[in-house]
Amino acid sequence: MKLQQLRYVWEVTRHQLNVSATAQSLFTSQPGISKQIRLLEDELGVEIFARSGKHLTRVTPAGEAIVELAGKVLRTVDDIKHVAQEHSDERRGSLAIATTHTQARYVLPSVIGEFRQKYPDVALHMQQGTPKQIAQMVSEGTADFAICTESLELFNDLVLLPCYRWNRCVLVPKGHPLASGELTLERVAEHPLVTYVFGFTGRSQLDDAFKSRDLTPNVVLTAADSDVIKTYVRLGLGIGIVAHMAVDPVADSDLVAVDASHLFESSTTKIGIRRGTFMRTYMYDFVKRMAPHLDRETVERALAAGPRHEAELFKGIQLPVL
Amino acid sequence: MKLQQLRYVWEVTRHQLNVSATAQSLFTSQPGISKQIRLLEDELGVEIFARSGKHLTRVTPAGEAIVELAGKVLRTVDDIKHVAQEHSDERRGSLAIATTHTQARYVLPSVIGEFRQKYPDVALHMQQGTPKQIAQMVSEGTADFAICTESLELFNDLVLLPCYRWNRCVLVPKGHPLASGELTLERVAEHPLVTYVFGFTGRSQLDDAFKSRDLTPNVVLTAADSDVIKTYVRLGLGIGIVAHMAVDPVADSDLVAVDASHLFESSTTKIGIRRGTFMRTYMYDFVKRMAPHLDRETVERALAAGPRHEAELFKGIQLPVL
DNA sequence: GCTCATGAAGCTCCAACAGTTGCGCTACGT
DNA sequence: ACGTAGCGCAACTGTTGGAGCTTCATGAGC
Repeated sequence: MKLQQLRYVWEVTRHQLNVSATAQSLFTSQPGISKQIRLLEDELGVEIFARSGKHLTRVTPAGEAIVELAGKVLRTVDDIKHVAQEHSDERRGSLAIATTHTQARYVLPSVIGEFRQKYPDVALHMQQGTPKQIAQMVSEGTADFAICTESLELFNDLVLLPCYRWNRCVLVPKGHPLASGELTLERVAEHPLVTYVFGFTGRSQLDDAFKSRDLTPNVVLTAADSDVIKTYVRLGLGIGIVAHMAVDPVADSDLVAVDASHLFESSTTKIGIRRGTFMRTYMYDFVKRMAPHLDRETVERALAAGPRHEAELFKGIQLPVL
Repeated sequence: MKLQQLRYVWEVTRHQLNVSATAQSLFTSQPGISKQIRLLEDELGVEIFARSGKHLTRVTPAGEAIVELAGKVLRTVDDIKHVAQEHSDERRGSLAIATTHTQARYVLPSVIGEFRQKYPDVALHMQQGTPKQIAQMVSEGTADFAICTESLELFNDLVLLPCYRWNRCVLVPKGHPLASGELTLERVAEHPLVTYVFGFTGRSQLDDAFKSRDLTPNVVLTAADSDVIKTYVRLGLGIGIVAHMAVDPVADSDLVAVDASHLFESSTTKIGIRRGTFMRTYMYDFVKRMAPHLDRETVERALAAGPRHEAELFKGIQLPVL
């Protein structure tokens, strides 16, 4: 058994069983991969992939387990590399952050700014995606941190570190009736809404609030990012409901943001990290800059905790509210 | 990075940094190992071993972490092999049991007898050792099961499955004053004792009992195994205190066994398994034969639980008493 | 302080093998 | 029926892991 073989098996499954595509992405030839996979199957005495004729059609039950374990091996190998780099060059390395638009655009810039200053030799990679994609990336080892509000709970192998809570506000053009007077759910529900698509940036809390009052909001447009929402609010399509931190006092001075924290349950943004991975020093530092209460010791304890048990660590902690 | 390199690094540390000895045990040449380790160090950019001249003297701090992760990789690779074998040939494989004399001699024979009958193609390996050695073996992946009463708690990466409780009895020659009348700690303490060495077969419970009554027993001989203890009881060296299950009604009919369960706290024998390892079907079967309450589902839950959390699973369970 | 035993590293050679290229074959969509 | 995407096969090649021998460093014994 060779690491290369495990890598091939893992990558092929990640490329929908397309060997040629996998070969391209790994800068090697298709027969090489096929051969190695065959060799591995011969050595193990099990088919990892089921074939119909010359095509890989699906992963066998044995293959499922093997692929998963192969992933574990590859991630551990990555850990070894990280450990080595940590000891050879404390300040050099790379950090892959997977996050949503809202975080990338409104929250992370300041953190990343400071971080870059302190660690100029750490290569930063930022990937955007839906919360589910983000969580998947970290779970697979493609990214180090998943930073978002939703869906992280779905992945058992992620440790969730709560960073801060945030509330929503209603965004209206100047002179809009909602710009003054007391804001109630009922009044909000009277207007056409522009807000996040489901599965994004705490959308579920929003739906829950209306539902609990038996109101059906008139959502005319949903978007995955706050800037798009603002654009359509400006066009007069409806009123926007966005995260509080997504409102820029200067750039958005043509709009009025009305605090809606009393209408909707606050949401919590978390960092998701794969359980058991080795963390570089600068990674701890990054987390600490995101949320001061997440010091190295706390994070280490959370990473070492069993599935779901890290939640207990944060029971008593008062999160900052943005 | 190659699996071979990780294997070499791991094995060299397990051979007290003696490369030549490692080479012999792996049936390869010393330069080959040296070369591969060098290559790995070059690739990682870190020294794994500190050298003075041409001798490996110790493991560097970076090396410590790398060796540990290498071990993790190798164990996962073993898991892959196990998974493959499970799917290719359900009934063939191997099972390595590390245990103490008392278990091997008095408890396991019946279990292993049945097991062999059902799985004739599973190669059984039994290794004896002190509880600490036993636990270490399983922790390192040299053995699958650690079966004993003490020391297993010391290893965080072992899941402990309680099998049964057992009590002690006092073993005396026929006609000995203790053979009749009520048995009390005070009376026991009046006689010279022959029992287990410290760290073996629940020796600590024994000491605790005397201590709590402010008695100092006169231990004249300690042994790691019950048969040795019996031999010296027969010689008249003193009275024996042994595990109840270590008394054979037929073979030991020349001695009198007086139940001492009211004098000493009962002990619990456990199976220790490395957390997160893949278990073959026959392994679950073996565990179930050892302790009927440990069915597959329970064991799976325990294996998946976080460090120390598996204990909760067994809180309410009434263990059989031997 | 000299000698010898132990054990690691350097070097060269060879065999095994991973990967490449070119070609043929199969499955599937139109 | 035909074209294309995608896999397997075979011959070839460059690389490399390991064997064997030599050299060098260390430490114990006298």
